[in-house]
Amino acid sequence: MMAEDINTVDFAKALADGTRQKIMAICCCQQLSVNDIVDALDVAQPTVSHHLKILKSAGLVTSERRGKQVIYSLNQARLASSCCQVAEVFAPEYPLEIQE
Amino acid sequence: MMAEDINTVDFAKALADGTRQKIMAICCCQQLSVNDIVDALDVAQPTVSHHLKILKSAGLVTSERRGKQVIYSLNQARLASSCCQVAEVFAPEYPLEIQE
DNA sequence: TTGACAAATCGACAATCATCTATATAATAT
DNA sequence: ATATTATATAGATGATTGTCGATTTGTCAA
Repeated sequence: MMAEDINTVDFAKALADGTRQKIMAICCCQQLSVNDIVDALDVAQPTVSHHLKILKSAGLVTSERRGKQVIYSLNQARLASSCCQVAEVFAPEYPLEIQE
Repeated sequence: MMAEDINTVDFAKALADGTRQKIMAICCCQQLSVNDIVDALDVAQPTVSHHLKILKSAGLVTSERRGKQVIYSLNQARLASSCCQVAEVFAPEYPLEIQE
């Protein structure tokens, strides 16, 4: 099971915003609609959609339409493997791996 | 040996630039002066100094003056532990650890 | 088909940021 | 002291980006 390679710049850019990290944090262990996320944060709905698009392009969230809603969830596996890859590239003397 | 906590937004922002990642890549396993880095990249010296300052603020590089030169090197340990911490926060189901 | 709700897109605006040139500071050698 | 080399800082500029309000698109129920 080989995780596909990511672009480390794109990954870091996707991560490099406070609002996006808040979105990732609340999507972490639950599936949420866009409105759920809007309610949880203090930003407008188009802003949330904008950030979700960036996170999705980076492969960090997945989405699924359920009726009128679109449900987002964080791709933890992708996130973990991306972190590993960053460490692999920039900290080869400290290789990371997923803890069993 | 507990690594100090980082701010994951600052960490990601420091990482979120192609030039900075190039700098990190070449500083990875060698100590380089600012001029060495300038020669290796295609950017002006003040630009390199600017990026080094950002990397240093994030704790990702260390510096040491040696005569006229200032020698930079990548803080691999910090980088690896920061990657772990990001995974810890956003991918708790896939905890990372440094591979012995 | 019409209305209501959910989410995405558009366009504008302000803020952030990467880059440059010019200049200042620091260290050394003559 | 002065010149030279190395790096940092200052200030300007253009590009990117986060945010918003307005609108469009998509889905379902009446």
